[in-house]
Amino acid sequence: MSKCEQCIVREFSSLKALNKNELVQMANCKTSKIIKKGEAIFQEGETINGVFCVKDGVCKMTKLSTNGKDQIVKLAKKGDLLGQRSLISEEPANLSAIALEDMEVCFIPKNEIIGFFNENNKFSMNVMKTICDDLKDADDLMVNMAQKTVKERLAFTLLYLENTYGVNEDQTLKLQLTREEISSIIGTATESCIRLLSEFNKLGLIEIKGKKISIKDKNKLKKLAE
Amino acid sequence: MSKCEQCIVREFSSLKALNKNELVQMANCKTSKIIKKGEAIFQEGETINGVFCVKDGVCKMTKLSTNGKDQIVKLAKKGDLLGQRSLISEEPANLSAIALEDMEVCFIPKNEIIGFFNENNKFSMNVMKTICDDLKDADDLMVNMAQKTVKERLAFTLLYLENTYGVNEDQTLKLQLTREEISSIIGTATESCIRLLSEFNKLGLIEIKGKKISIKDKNKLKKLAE
DNA sequence: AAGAAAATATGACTTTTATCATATTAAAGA
DNA sequence: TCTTTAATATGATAAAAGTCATATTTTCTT
Repeated sequence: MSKCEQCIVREFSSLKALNKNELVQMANCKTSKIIKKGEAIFQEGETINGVFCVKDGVCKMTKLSTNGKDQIVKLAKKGDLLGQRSLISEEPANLSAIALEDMEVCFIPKNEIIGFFNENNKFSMNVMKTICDDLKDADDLMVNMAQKTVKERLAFTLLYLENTYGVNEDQTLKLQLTREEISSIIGTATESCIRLLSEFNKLGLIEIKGKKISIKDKNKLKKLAE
Repeated sequence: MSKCEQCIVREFSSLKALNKNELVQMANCKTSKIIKKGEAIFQEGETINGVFCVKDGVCKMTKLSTNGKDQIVKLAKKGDLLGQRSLISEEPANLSAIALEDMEVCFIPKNEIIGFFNENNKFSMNVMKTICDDLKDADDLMVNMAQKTVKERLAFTLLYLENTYGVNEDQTLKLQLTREEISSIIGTATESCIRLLSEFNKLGLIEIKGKKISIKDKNKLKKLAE
């Protein structure tokens, strides 16, 4: 059993507010889990009874629409806690969490978290702040979905992916998504997304080498994203 | 100065967790305000330094998109607290709050609310829960925006308006919105919204008497909303 | 390495939605 | 009440985006 006290990832999350005792206590009841690419950490509708802390890897948080298509609502990475909302609302998960890469996550049971809530004001304030951030992001994305064109949303998303997950040595986006996944972020048909990527490629805004995408003209892309 | 203790509206909000002492204390520092239809309670980008409690009337929470159009992100009514997210995140308002009817709101200063946060666990838990509800709503709406057609969103919105704000004796929706406002909820051009309303009218799903709209066939509308 | 399966790409076409123009109706101010 | 302004309505057209079909390429499996 690895010690939470020595876990660096914790420092990136709300859990950084916990003191030594609390960390030792947490280490005793948390479980560590390896999730392979494509596997679910949890599914929409499941009762999760705890919180997952992402130690490594990236996952997508998706919701199935009535039209049968999945929408990616958010991407989560190292340091993010998953399932906080469900825990506080005492409701089943509203979103599914699916690994986009091999992942390492820790599960902390509900009771444990609730305990920290009551005893550690700093911690509950941290959680509240991240949920508030999520709410702001969700509101902003909603406006984008409602008011922007697919082209604008694609440009925006490419810039977001570069900013958030960085690039490899060859300048290609570190987080490799399939065209279908990109479509699922911007809310469009896969073919439309592919077509626009080709267009961006021809315009010299990006470069496509198979699945790898690199941003060639950030400024023009920013203008396109408005 | 009216007493918060006797305010029934408080009972509909997170503030119901406050005890007698806290209510008396709040009454002493809160201010009451009348907001006329069309006026702003606050604007996107403003630092609000407190929370507004809606005593009466309905307002829209909007965000200006880069295309110059306002998107209605949420409607707020009696009992809702506005500005909670900004207060917790210590950020300017992300949304504007504009009265759709004449309103009565109370303003409770930041320090006061922060005090309750630290002293009254039930209250902060209530606030957290409403923010979590908002987050769930926002995520769900985002998926609707991304995946549903304008027609589906319009049907959905009409049903939502009936469910949430009820109907008059003549069965017309109590909350009277302009076509532009409805468009701003579903994220479409006003003309498209008007056209679809006409279509729904011709199909006998709704009845339009000038600005007044009544739902005639809820089941068919539900099917359209999927 | 070969074959199968999945992902990407592109053409042809349809549907949806936006835009612009212009009536018509309703609401508000003088 | 009249006039002016704003809101609603509808046609014509263009642009955006979706769908279906079908290559082509990449990836995975054995």
